[in-house]
Amino acid sequence: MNERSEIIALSDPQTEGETRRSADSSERAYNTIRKLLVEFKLKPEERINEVQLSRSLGVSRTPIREALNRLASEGFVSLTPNRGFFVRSLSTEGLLDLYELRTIIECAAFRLMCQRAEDDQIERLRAYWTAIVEGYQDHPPDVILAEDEGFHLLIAELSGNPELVHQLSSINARIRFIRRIQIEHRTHDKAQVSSHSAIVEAAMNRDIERGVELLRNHIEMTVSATQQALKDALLKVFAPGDASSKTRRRRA
Amino acid sequence: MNERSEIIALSDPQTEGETRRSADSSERAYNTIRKLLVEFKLKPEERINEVQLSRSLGVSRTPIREALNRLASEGFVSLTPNRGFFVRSLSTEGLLDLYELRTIIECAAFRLMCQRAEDDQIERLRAYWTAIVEGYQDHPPDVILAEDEGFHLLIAELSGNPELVHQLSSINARIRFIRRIQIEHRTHDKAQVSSHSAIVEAAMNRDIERGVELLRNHIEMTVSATQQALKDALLKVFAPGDASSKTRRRRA
DNA sequence: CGTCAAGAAAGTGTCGACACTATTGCGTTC
DNA sequence: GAACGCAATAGTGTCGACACTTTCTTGACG
Repeated sequence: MNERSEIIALSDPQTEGETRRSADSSERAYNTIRKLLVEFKLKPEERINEVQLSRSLGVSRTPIREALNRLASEGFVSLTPNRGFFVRSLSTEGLLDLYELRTIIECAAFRLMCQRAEDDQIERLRAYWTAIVEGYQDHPPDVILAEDEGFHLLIAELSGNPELVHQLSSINARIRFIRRIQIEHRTHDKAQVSSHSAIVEAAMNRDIERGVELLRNHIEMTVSATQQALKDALLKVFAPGDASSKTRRRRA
Repeated sequence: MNERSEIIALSDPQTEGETRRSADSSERAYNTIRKLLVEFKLKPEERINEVQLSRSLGVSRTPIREALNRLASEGFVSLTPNRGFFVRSLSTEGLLDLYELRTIIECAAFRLMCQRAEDDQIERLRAYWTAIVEGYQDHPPDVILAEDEGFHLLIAELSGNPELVHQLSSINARIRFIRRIQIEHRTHDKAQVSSHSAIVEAAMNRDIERGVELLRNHIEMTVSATQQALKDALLKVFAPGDASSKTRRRRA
């Protein structure tokens, strides 16, 4: 029984018993597949079988392919002509590059925010943070992650440049899987909290240099933990006993 | 005869008379449609008719849709559920945001290049520029544009971060249409040339601050010209007599 | 005359099928 | 027994068709 017969329900289960095709299964396929990627249900370097996926999700291959194309331009998967889609690899360098890009975007966003945002907008940032800071460390990992991303996204929004928001969202999605693992480790929660508070303070003082410095440290701090998290991720993904030789190929 | 019956040949015309479907028409559709967008054959805000396009390109709707999905995640077009794809609007703010993002990426790339690149890599940059500087101003606009993009992309490559290359490529593609118009105006060729030379020099001296400053000016210089270019673009696109009221909608 | 509604037309979203390509397994040859 | 090639299988790329949604047209009603 090689056929993986488990049915992965689409995020939004269709409430109707009728077969009538209703809404936008392409969008749902996108969300579902992205989740599979984030959660390592689809493993790095693995070839994605469209037919199998379409059976699992209960839709035809068309919406699957549309979703995969989107995911390809976002960097989640890659497309090799006539061979299909492959899950993005889980290389350390790739991740570090992504973190570096994130730092660049965030620092620039902070700078622009300080230069452009009105006081009441900065106040929104402060309010956002104080609203969640209380129970921050006690929240479940997913919530912490969402709150953290929300904080940084808000800075991007306050920069006044929607492109920055878009870029940051995209980057966040791609590093989310590893961040979640990091957060589960609970390595430096306290440092995170004080970082955020300090960033808010710098924003209120419009102190660009300090804010940029804080952000840089804030992100680089997590980068150091990424190395360890990656090892754990690899262990978690290629379960013990799973001879990963199938995916271990020569690399140019 | 409302049906626009002109056949737009795909970039790579099929040499065989036989109808047999050969290679990757999705990729070709992507390139062709992107060119149509860049050249304003498809006008801003316009709704894209998939059937019409597929007839023009001589392929079915499937590869058209795949191409459009890719173009959507790259920001060339937008997708409204059940209504289809629309050409990205030609708003000034949007373009300025993009230029701003470009400045951010490029300055960061320069910084990283100075910190990381070997001397012989910097030499490659110098060589690239000296190789093209001679006839630079006499080249046709498309060539100038390609050479300029190549120069900046090379800096991104030398930063050692492939993500920066990818981002910059994507940005370039999106602002290419307006840059081409700018270049056709031939406003400040000489300034461009000397900018590039100065940037190379700063790179060889590993003078980050100077290089960043040069880049910032270099790009912002073109931004000022963008305003004018945009007006021209609008005129060019919505030909005289074409009552553009159809596309002129209220904006929030 | 303008407004609105119902029907017609146009267009998108998804499907199943088929052509072509890559991969796997098997038999042949040395 | 190993390397090679060939057939069988699995999988992607594209197509034409159809269901559903939006948009346009037309005609009734105020």
